[in-house]
Amino acid sequence: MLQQLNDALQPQRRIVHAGDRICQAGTSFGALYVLNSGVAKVVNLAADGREQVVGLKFRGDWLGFDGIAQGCYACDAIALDTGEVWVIRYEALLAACAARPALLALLHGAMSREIAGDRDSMMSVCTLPADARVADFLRHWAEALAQRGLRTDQITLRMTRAEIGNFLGMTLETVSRALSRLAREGLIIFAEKGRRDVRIPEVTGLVAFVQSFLATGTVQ
Amino acid sequence: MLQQLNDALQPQRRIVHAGDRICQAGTSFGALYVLNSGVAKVVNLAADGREQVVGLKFRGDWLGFDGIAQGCYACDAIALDTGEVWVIRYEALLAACAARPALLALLHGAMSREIAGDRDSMMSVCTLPADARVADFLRHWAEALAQRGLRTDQITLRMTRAEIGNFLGMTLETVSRALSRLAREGLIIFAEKGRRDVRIPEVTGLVAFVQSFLATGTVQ
DNA sequence: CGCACTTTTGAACGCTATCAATGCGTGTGG
DNA sequence: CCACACGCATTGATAGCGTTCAAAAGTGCG
Repeated sequence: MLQQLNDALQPQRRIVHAGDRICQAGTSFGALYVLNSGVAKVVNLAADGREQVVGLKFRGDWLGFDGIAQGCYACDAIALDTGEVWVIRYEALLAACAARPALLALLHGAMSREIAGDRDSMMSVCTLPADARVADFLRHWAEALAQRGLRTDQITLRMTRAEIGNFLGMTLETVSRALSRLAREGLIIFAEKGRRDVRIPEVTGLVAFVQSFLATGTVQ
Repeated sequence: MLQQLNDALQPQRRIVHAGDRICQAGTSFGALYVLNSGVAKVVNLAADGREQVVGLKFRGDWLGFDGIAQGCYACDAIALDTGEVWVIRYEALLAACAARPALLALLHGAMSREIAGDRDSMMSVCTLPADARVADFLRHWAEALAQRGLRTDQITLRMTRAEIGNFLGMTLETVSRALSRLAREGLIIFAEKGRRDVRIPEVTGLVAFVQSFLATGTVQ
C-alpha cells in the first residue's frame, strides 16, 4: 500500500519529532499526509478553545481528510514520536487516481476505515465505564501495532495521562487509577523504570476484561 | 448537489418509513445511499451486542461509507421518518466519477464532512456535561435543518429519550431531566400535546447555554 | 376502554471529578 | 556529585453528577 503510493507519486518525505505539528487546524487544505513511521495524535479544536484528541494514527494511516470538504483542516495532527510523514498533494493524488483506479480504491478505503474507526471510538466512550475504556484503549493500541507487524508485547504510551484522559473522556487521575487496577489484576505490567512502557501479557485478557462489564449491565 | 447526482446516475429511488432499515450491518457492500428526504439514524453494532447510535442523517447526507473498506457495512441505517433514499451503486458511481471530476469532488466532500462531523460528536460527548450535551444536540439538529433550508423553529425529535440518550452517552432519564431543565429556562418550548415536538425560540440561546459550562470548568 | 409504550419525576447509590498531598524521574546549576 | 526544581504520576478523601431503581402520569393504538 505504501509501496503503491510511493510508486505512483514519489511523495515528499518529512521527518517529524515528538511534538511537531504535521498539519494545523485552520490552515488551507492542499495535501494529505501518510505516516510512514511513528505515531501521531489528531486534535480537534473548537472555536471556544476546547481541545479534543479524536484519534491516534500509526504507520500507513492518513491525516488531513477533514480538510477536503471545508478547504481548511479542522484538526491539528501532532507527532508523538520521531517518524516520517509523506506529503501527498491532493491535486496530484487525484490526477494519479484518474490513471490508476487502484489508487482511488486505496484512498476510499482509507477514508472509509477512518469513518468506521471514529465510530468505534464513539461506542467505546459511550458504552464503557472508565476502567474498561482504558483497557479497550490499550487493546486498540496493541492491535494497531499487531496489524502492522510491529512488536505488541511491549508498547510505549507516548502520551501523558492527561492526553489519554482527554481522548477517552475522563480525567488524568481516573486514567492513572484504571491503569493501576489493570496492573494489579495482572492484565498489564509496567516497565521497571517509568510508567510509560506497558507490557501486555495477552491481549485477550483485556478483551475479556472489557466484556466483563457488559455482562452485568451495559451503560445503555 | 442532489441535482448533479441525479443527472449523472439517475439513481434508483426507494421510499422508506420510520423503522425501515436502509442498510444492514454485515451485509455485503455494493451501494451508497443518499437521503433525498426524511431523517435516519446510523447505528454501530459490536460483536458483543452493544448498539450505539453514532450519527443522524438529513437530506443530502450519504450512508454506507463504512462499507467501502471492509466489503460489508459496519452499521445499520434506520429511517426515523418517511423519506426517499437514492441508491447509488458504488461501481456505477466510480465509473461516473471518471468522466465527471465534479462528482468525485462531491463524494470526497461528503466523506470528509462525515469524518469531521463524527469528531465533533466525539468532542461533544467528551467535553460537555449532560445538560449541555442535550442542548448541543438540539442545536446541531436545528442547524442541520437550517442548512437545508428547512423550518427550524419547530423541530420534531423522531427518537425516543432512550435513543437520544444512547447517542449522547447518557440514560433516558438524564435526557428527560435535561430537556425539562432546558424548558424551565425557556431555551426550548414543548408543543402542547406530546413532548416530541420542540420549539427553539432562538438557537443562540442554546449556544450560550453550552458555552456557560465551559467558562467555569471544562471536563478536561 | 384497556393495554403497551414512553416520559416524567423522586430518592438513593455509585462512579468519576475535584482537590490535595506525596512520590518518582529528569534535567539543571551550584 | 548533590541539591533542587519541574513535570508527570500516584494515591487518598470528599463532593457531585449521573445512574439506577421505582412509581406515576401521559400518549397512542387496537
